[in-house]
Amino acid sequence: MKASREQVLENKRAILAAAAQLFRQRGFESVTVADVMKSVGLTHGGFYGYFKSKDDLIAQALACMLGHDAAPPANLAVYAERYLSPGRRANAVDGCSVAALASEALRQTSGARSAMTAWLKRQIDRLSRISPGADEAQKRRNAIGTWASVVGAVIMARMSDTSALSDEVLSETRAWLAVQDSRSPKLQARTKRRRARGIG
Amino acid sequence: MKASREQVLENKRAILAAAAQLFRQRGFESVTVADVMKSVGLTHGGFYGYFKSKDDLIAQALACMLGHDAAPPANLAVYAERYLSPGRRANAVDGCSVAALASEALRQTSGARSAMTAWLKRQIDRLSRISPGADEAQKRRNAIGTWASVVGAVIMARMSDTSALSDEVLSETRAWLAVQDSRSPKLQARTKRRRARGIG
DNA sequence: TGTACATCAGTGAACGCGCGTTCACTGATGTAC
DNA sequence: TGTACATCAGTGAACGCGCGTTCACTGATGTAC
Repeated sequence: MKASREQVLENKRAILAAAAQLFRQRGFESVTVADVMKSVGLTHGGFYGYFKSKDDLIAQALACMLGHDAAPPANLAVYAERYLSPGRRANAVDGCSVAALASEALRQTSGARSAMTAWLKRQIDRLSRISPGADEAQKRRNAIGTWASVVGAVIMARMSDTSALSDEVLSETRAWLAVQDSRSPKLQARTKRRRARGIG
Repeated sequence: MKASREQVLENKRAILAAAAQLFRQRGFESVTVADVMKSVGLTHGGFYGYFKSKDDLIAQALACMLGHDAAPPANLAVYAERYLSPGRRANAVDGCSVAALASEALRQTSGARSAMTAWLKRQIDRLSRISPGADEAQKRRNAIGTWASVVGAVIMARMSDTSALSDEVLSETRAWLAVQDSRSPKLQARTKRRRARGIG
């Protein structure tokens, strides 16, 4: 019955990984503690040796998911394209945790919320670094705008039960971003001036 | 105990409205049938005179929410600005149902899913009509891309528990869209050609 | 290295609670004369 | 218009079920000699 010390570490890792996957597939509420434990070959009673409560598991699994986000490539446009590929929509398993859990995560305990806020900050900073733009502010703006489109597009693509509509949302957003991306810094500066004069 | 025929119609309307509001605030699963009935001054037992089941209520409430979306103004940019105003983030009560329920709604019964798909189709068509662009395809692309950004930005703004970050996401996305919006059709056409040649 | 013992990871029955749903009942509404 | 009756919207107790959580117990692991 007792497991070795390495087994314990491996079990905790496995439980978090299984929970992350199940949560992405089915949401926080409809996945039970027993479901998670069963999927790693244990019984529900042992759960409380690893976590204080289900809420604790949710917070840790969420932090784990958001932490394991793949490092972005050197180019913001490439990153966006990767997220908008049709394959990504199909399975919530590997997909972006935010798109799969966004609205539900907002209603979790503060541990879960602060994990999301921290991740959002990190994500914006990271994307700003690989974003095009004349100065820091413009890079950051591009990062935020592009990331917002990507997240929104993935969510809308998942909403539809018609795959044709899903694919259209993804590919059109991809094309739309490509146009946006190709806009020259000169035009951006001109727009900035126009907006400052209250025209935009 | 018995209610008049007008009262019955009014009750059904009130139940749907109350359910819509509660669902947006707290999600589908954590709102109980008793909660909904109590909020219109009735008891839970009477619920099944109005709806076949809780799932039935969810599907009807969702359809009701998505149907009551305000008519868009004549200009896509104005519509986007309205959605990205800081006031909208604060309260999920009046906010966009999609942003509040997106990920949860995906896991509901097929009735709920098809209501969302139908709405998404309608929304894209409506926005295409007020979207800038040289031809139909370009208008549609602008509509999809802009709408994706708006939805993504609202969701991210709600994610953060720091209001400074929320406001930044909203206002930067707004500014980013304004730049995008001012891009000339000429540039868009050039980009289209470049992409066709496989450069983009 | 081998043996005796303490530890504690994991088990599975049990508990309490909340929720969706049902149902016998009540009394106001609507109807027929 | 009044009166007697049928209807049925709404009530609230009760049921069944599933889930989070607890706990006495088990037996493999780790330790001390």
